[in-house]
Amino acid sequence: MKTGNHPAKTNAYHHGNLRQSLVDSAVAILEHSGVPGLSLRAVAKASGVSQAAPYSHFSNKQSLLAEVARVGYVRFCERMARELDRDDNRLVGLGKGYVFFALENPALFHLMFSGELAQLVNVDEIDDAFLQGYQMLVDVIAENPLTQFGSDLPHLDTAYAWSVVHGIATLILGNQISAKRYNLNTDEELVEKMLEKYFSATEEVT
Amino acid sequence: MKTGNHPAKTNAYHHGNLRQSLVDSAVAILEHSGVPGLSLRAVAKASGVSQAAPYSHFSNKQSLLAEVARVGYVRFCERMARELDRDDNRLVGLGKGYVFFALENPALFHLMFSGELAQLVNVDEIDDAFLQGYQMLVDVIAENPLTQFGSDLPHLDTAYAWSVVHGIATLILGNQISAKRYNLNTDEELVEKMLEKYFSATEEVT
DNA sequence: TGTACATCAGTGAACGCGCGTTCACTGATGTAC
DNA sequence: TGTACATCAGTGAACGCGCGTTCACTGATGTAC
Repeated sequence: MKTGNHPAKTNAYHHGNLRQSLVDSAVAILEHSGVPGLSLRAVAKASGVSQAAPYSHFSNKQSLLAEVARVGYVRFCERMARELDRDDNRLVGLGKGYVFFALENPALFHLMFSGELAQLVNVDEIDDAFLQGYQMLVDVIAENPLTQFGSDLPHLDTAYAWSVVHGIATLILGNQISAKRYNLNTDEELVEKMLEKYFSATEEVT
Repeated sequence: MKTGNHPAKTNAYHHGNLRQSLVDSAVAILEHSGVPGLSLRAVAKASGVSQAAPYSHFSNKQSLLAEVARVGYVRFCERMARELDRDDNRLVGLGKGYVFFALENPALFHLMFSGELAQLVNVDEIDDAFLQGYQMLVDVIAENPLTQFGSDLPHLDTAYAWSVVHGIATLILGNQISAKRYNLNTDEELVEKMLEKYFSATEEVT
């Protein structure tokens, strides 16, 4: 269960890297059991410490959740950045990164975007991490001012492109659309097909 | 708290219409307190009966939730149908109905589409109610085979149009996009502006 | 190098709480006569 | 119209459980001398 980025002497009374381990455990439990299964006690147990140990690193459950969400946004940006330059069309690449992250981390994605956490926690660090992802989308949209979306209202185009990728991601996660339904092999294939078709129209049209 | 569709003699030992009242209470609690606040005990209390009373009408909590979701789909279809013929462009109208329902019933919408319920419950009635909504979308898309989305793959166009409206709805609910951010007065205005712009392109282009 | 000590991460028992569900029961209702 | 009775919707106490959080504590660690 230990990630062992630090020395982390095993079998020690002091864990050595408990804070990081708790966050990792929380993410793992979140993906395995969803929000209902994500209790502080389960997180502590998964990290091999007593139920009270997390309180040495987080003031309460919410602040652990806030850190989980922050880490989520960081990984989210990394995932998009990784896909961004693989594709000829950077907008398509960004979209793939967006949706692939959601498919790979469904519960984390949901925690980050559902707005439930935002009602409970208000941490500037989360806002920063979130805005970094938003800025990537804005920038890539701005690169293509002659997009098919209509360049007169670029802000609205950003919202639109965002809605498309977010909609695809959440509908696949909710099993409302799926590769199976469209006679494709994998959801990744479905995502690529949709994004390439609807986000590349510029080149065909102009 | 009683909806009183039936006689529902007040102050009676027997409630008279408890089943319906429980569903209504559940929806109300869901919107007020979210899924975490939706306990059977709270539902019973809101309907003015003892904590064990719901078991006369539902075998357990899940089957009450299933009925809540089913009612959600019915109202969802009604809401879309209501908006469908108001608009010149039926696709725009359908989209408005879709998103407006989400804005008016955020928690119910989330319960219906998150897929969490589907893992717990497997009731054909829910599938039927859901498919009815899906069919509306399919039909309206089919009405416009020359849509800007590209008519060669109508199934994919359906998924795309669905993704757009679903993405707009969930991003507004998660407060990621909002009227405020785009200098508009209400979220409804934002929705109309987006749908009219991106779902009406056919007429401008052709 | 060796010892005394302050620090504080982690322990384990305990708290009060709300939850889903069960159970024997009670009493309003509708029906048979 | 009046009475006896079966039905079953709703009661209220109780169950076992997992939860977040607290508290006095313990013991590994690093530092001062």
